[in-house]
Amino acid sequence: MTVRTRFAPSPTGFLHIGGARTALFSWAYARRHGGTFILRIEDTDVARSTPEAVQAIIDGMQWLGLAHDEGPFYQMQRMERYKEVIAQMLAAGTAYHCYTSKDELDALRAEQEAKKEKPRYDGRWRPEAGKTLPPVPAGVAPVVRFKNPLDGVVAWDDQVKGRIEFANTELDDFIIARGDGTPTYNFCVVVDDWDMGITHVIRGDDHVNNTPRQINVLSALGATVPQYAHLSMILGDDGQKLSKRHGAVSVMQYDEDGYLPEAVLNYLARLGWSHGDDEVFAMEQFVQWFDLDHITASAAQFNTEKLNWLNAHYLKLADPARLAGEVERRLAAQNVALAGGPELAKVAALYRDRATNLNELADAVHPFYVVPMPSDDVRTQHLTPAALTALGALREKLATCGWTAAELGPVIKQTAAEQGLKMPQVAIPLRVALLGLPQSPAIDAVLEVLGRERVLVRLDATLSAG
RNA sequence: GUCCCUAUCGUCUAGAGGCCUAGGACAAUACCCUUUCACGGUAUGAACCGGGGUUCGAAUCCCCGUGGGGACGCCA
Repeated sequence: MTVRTRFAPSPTGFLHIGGARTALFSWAYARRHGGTFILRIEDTDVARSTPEAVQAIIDGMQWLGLAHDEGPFYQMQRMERYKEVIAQMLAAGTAYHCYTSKDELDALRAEQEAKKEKPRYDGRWRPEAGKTLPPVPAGVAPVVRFKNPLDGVVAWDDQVKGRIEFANTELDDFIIARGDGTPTYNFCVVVDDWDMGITHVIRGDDHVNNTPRQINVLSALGATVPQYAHLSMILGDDGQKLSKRHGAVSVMQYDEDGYLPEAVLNYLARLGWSHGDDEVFAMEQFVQWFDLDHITASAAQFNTEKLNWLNAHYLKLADPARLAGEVERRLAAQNVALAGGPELAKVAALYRDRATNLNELADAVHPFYVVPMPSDDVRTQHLTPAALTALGALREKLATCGWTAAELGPVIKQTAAEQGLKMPQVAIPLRVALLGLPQSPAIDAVLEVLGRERVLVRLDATLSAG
């Protein structure tokens, strides 16, 4: 059996972190088994679905590198098929028309709630042998209800949560088509999963309660019931449920915040799934390891600090040329021109071990391209008369010495010794003079990358100002 | 209210009856490295929700509580 999985978001907003993880696991499972990963857009909620949201979901998946093999399929384009199946079920007697109005339903629900009962349809229009149905009211467009079994249990072996059983008495005859003939969610999902030959349904555990209904419909249609794996939800950093109002952000926001997709992917993979003590792994490795057995059944809290750590890790590994591209994008947004400055990839390489994200990297690199203005505090603290004297002496040597870090280090050390100063007493003022900050990577490496010409210009400016 | 799911360090997790004196990672703390700040390295502290069973033996199995989450729509 070839594995076929699907990711089926409804396009009512961006792709958030929970959806991304669901997509990742579905994708990984298909890849792991040489199967097919399908993207299906569940857009039957016409009022809330938008093309922008569809695009946002596709963009998010693309950024993460989760490519689908089939689709995207749109449910709105499959209406004829759903109606066809409904007609078949009506004919077969596994579904029936119900003329109960919304008002009557509301009244029924209120009555049941008053009696502290679980609200459910009472089956008044359900045809049974020997039962007389109420007279059909004029002018009412009936809904179609599924004829759910009255007794027995629906059970499945959830690949994450283990065996789950529901008594059919807990389920009522749910609506599969509205008064206007449009099919409802639980029905569309069933027909789609069936038609698309989905073998493994990997989705959020908010769907656990839908599963017995879907299984019953599948059975009524004579369809094979797929395997189900219900993933628990991801909680926010504060332990609270993620919602549009609270904490849920688009995966694209992570791009904007300077995260690398491989870091987000690695983090997400490890959130709710484990492979022994392994923490850091590439997607290739993940796909080889991924299975449904090691998915955690309970909800997981998002931890930005761990994501940050992973991001810093992948930043250290990243190709400087790639980092240069990312940083350039960010500097351009701040109208920082790179022309006339040192080679960006080299500067990025100097700083990639020290940054947590690409925005920090961009900030760190910034003074290499825009002559910095140290604050008065920094100036008075570090550019003391003694320091300026030393910088003056150093400037003369820098005009002529060799220009590699290996050569520059000794020059600075020697100057410090000649001035009767310790290394930091020269190196720090030099940092301030060149970059406007008392901290930087190894000063000799900074000099090498900045280049003799720019170093001398900046030193002269500092010396004449001081 | 009813039904369903769930419960190991602050957080993510390992753990499938003896390998558990409960392991790893992030975070925290300390120290080391160092030319500053980082990075890095080393070390330390930190958990089996409670109560009953089952068993020679339970973090692991069962039951009952409690906490957390979800569902009960002509939403998806």
